[in-house]
Amino acid sequence: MDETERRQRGAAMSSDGGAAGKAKPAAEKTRPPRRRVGRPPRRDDDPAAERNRWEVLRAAARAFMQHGYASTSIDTVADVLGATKGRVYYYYRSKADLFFDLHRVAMEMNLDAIRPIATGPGSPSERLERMILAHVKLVLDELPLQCVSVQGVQMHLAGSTTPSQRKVLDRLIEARDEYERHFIDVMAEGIRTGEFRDCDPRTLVKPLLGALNWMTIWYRPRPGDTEESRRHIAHEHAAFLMRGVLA
Amino acid sequence: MDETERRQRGAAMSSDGGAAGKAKPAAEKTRPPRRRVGRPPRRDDDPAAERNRWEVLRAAARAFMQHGYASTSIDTVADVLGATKGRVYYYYRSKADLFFDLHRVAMEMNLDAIRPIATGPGSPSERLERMILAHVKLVLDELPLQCVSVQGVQMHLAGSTTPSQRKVLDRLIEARDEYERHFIDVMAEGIRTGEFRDCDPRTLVKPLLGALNWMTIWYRPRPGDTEESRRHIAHEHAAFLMRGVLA
DNA sequence: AGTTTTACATACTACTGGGTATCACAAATG
DNA sequence: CATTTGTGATACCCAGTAGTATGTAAAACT
Repeated sequence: MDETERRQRGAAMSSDGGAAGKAKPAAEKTRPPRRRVGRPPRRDDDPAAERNRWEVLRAAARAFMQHGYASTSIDTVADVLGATKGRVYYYYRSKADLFFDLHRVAMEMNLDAIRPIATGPGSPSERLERMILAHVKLVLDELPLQCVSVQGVQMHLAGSTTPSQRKVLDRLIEARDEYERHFIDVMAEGIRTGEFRDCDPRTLVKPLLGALNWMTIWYRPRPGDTEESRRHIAHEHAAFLMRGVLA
Repeated sequence: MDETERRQRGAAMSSDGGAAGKAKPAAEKTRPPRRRVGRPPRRDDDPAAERNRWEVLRAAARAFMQHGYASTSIDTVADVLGATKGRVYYYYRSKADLFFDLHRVAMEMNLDAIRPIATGPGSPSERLERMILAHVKLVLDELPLQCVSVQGVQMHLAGSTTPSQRKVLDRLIEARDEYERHFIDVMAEGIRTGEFRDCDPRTLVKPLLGALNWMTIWYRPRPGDTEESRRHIAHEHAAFLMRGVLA
């Protein structure tokens, strides 16, 4: 009887590189002035359809970053999009689904950046430093996504989800655990080789990643900051955190 | 620091006597469970009144910790209290007021713990370590309050407040800035004395406090944790963060 | 051309949740 | 005992918001 079965989901949507800046229409206060509706898309797995989906995600990420998940209405997301709710609900069944997909994309991006370093060549200290720098770069380059990712962690504790959503959320937390484990493993290896002092990696991974995740709280890109200031932040963080574990 | 001096809503009560104008449909009262309410309070500055106020605050802190500010309804706070909205609104004019007062209490507690150490005797490294340990202890002992405090920082960025509330919030952020400055000052002093390596305290205070504040995200007291496990956490954090700045 | 599908926009519903007005009751007070 | 005062419960209002139902122009298909 229901049969409504929307055609969302599917689409692996691994980290799309470009996605193009897409300057936003600067908040129409009065009325979404009759945007010309999309022409290009053709089929479901069409790359253009993927791009439209991606635009919704980006807008949602910016909105969630600014107001937080709970305080962001779908209408706000649509405003950032320069569209209406219809467009959002065309791609996502619910607000939670939207958030989860966003979280998934963020986690995939993070894992894709960290995994090859963690399991690749080099001494533990070299690898750990590269992992830290990679994470900082992720935050600086993809701030909205990383903010959502951090909010997802907080949301996990507040078990405010339906059982079906809970399953999806658990998968995401699993990915986050893998992320943590990469850091723990490299730290443990460094302790064995004697590069790192004798400490408890399982405990120390919390302040280490916490210090990095905290960037999503205080850092906001400002017109004044240059490539140099970003590297300053990255290197200060890396030096600070590396010394915490080095022998 | 002026005292709390709230006592809002002077019960002006338009001079009208009863008049019985409204004439409700006389719904059955159904004998509510009639909780035996406490009877002690007498006067406005009565310590018992303060205690009732404090109970509301504690309940709100627990609720905000669990669900976050935006997702916590006043009814939820009342539930945690084992009461109804009436009790909450008797002491606080609005949800925001409640949150701000909570934040204020938390910040006072933090400053009272940190300030004497920062401005007291001892070498910079000794003091910094004691400050870190004190902060960890605060989080472990007063988790709900510290969670609210961290949420307040996040809320500050999302300027989602009315101008009048904004003023109050700014005062709180000022207190937080003082808190940060104590850490920065001690770090700068340690650099001058040569105890700490040459680094940028204004940048490093972010990951340092971030690592500590992150505890409010991941740490939740569990039946299994003992005094020993808490000291383990505290010392691992302190060792990790101290090495980040030591020469 | 006519039909179907895509990709949204618009209008609407149902409900949640902040805030208020009013009532009820115990203790203090006279 | 009657009145006042602190305390809180109940009932209600209304704005905002998640989600739905339907409309619709353009593109795609036949």
